[in-house]
Amino acid sequence: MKRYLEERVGAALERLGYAGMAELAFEAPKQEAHGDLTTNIALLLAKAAGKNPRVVAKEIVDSLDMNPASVTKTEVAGPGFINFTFSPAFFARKLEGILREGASYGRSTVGRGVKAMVEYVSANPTGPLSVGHGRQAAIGDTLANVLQWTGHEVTREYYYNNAGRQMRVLAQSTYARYRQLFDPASAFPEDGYQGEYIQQIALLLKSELGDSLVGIEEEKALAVCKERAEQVLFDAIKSVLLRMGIRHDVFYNEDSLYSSKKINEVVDEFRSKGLAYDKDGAVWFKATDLGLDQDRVIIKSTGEPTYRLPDIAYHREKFLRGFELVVDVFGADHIATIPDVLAGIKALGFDPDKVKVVIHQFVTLMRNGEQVKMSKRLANFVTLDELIDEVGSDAVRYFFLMRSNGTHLEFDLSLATEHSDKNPVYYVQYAHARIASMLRFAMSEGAIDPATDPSAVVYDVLQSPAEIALMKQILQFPELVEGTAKSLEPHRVPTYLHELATAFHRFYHDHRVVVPEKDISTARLALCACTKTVLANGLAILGVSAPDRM
RNA sequence: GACCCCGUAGCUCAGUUGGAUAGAGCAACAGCCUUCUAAGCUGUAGGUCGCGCGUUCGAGUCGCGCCGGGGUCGCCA
Repeated sequence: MKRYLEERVGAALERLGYAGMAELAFEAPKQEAHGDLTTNIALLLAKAAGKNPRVVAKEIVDSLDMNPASVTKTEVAGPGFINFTFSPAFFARKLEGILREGASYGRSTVGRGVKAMVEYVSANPTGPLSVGHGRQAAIGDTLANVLQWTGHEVTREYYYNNAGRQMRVLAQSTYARYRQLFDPASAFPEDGYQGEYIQQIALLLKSELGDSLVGIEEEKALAVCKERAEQVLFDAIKSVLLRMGIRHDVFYNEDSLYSSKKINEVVDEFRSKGLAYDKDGAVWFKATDLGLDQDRVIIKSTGEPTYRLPDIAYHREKFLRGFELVVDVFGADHIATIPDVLAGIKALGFDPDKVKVVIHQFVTLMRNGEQVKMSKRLANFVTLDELIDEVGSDAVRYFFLMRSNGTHLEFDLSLATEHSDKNPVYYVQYAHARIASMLRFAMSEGAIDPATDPSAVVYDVLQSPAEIALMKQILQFPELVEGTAKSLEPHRVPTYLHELATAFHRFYHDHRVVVPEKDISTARLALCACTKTVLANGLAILGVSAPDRM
């Protein structure tokens, strides 16, 4: 649709000598009365041409060579917009292609051959995944999906560290709980993890090893506790992610950066470029040379690196592994580290613009109109697992994806657990199920399946406002997918699907599909089949099921 | 104190990268099922787009300054 106009209007601009003076763009007007596509090119050209915008618009329109079978109306409106209205047949004939493409309708090749990585979740195995991780998981996984839809070669990656301070606290907490099983009076560390899951791991250890860890050297006992706790927790993390339909391709261990000396390589390179120096027994990264407001410690005076250094080394690895698009999905609490990492990457000679950081804000849980305060250290947080138990994976994913990344997400448990029609995911799924049911009915009535011979369908009979509105909505899907991939904003998909479902429900209300007139019936069945395809494809991108019955 | 995100209908949120008369869901009110799924549809009501300047043909959108909410600022991750 856009391409068609770009060619025609572009040619007109050439003829008038306006070519290249302003960027030609089309967009869908908000108001139906303004046609299907509009351009502001005349407004942009007016100044340079020294003419009234409406005059310029008139010139362009007069110079246009349009096929009246496709574009039924071209008019100058308002301050100088040019509005184009397409014929219903123009839209209708595009349905044939959608019927043929089916499950791949909406895919594109704009990212073909581009190696992309999406890093998401990346929680250390110190406890169950939280609701916040759930949002990140949904966002990251959907971005990975959408990038695949646009032809990127996608790797889903999970980065973790099982060697740091957090894991030490985990080991200590577990061991303390274990000892308490034998001596209730024994101490629990001040900063230990309070969660009940620690006690369960302790019980597991007791059942496996009895009291054999009680008398032995503490370091040995801690090592056993750490290993077992990590294993249990990582299994739990992977299983929750699997419940959400998420499977990472690579689990990248921070520790490997040390054993393979990648950390040292970064430090050496910084030093050789004069971007690292020693002060107060620590090694500093000269971030101020790269425009940041202060230098940062990368190796503490104790000899241990700060988190910054492995983060930089890890991102360097992403580039060395050949990724051309690096998407990092982080919670808002990690926002501070990003400038350091990007500066580090730049210092090492890589292009920081290839790193796209997607920051998502926090999730607030509401229960009975009250906010549920969550803290990982205290016991009172709702795990992702529990949330899925209550609401189901489809609703969890859909809810997490409904809001734009930068918006705090309010998740109303009381509402979501109602399983009522208030749940927006049902609205979209219902449209899909309704079509599936109707197609079953149509076939049982001996209707012609439009998919058996898409070229035989008489699409031109689709002309009513509801039919046209639905067709237009369907035809926007490929652009939506591309836009989502480009902007890395998954919430666009639920917004779109909701609009599509509305357009369908209206159509369904206005028209009976299975009717005696064969041409009309088949054409409407084709329209329904296309709608179902787009709903299914959109839901697939979200990782939400598209049920055939509800 | 510095930096980042947010502020749009009673509530939760969209707003196509600067376009024409700002939208949806929920809540409220009034209607629509003997006919392919009423988990649906139609209508009514609801707004100083936090406030104020500025940029220009044109601002919810861009810039600056305030106000309010959240977040981050460590030789923690």
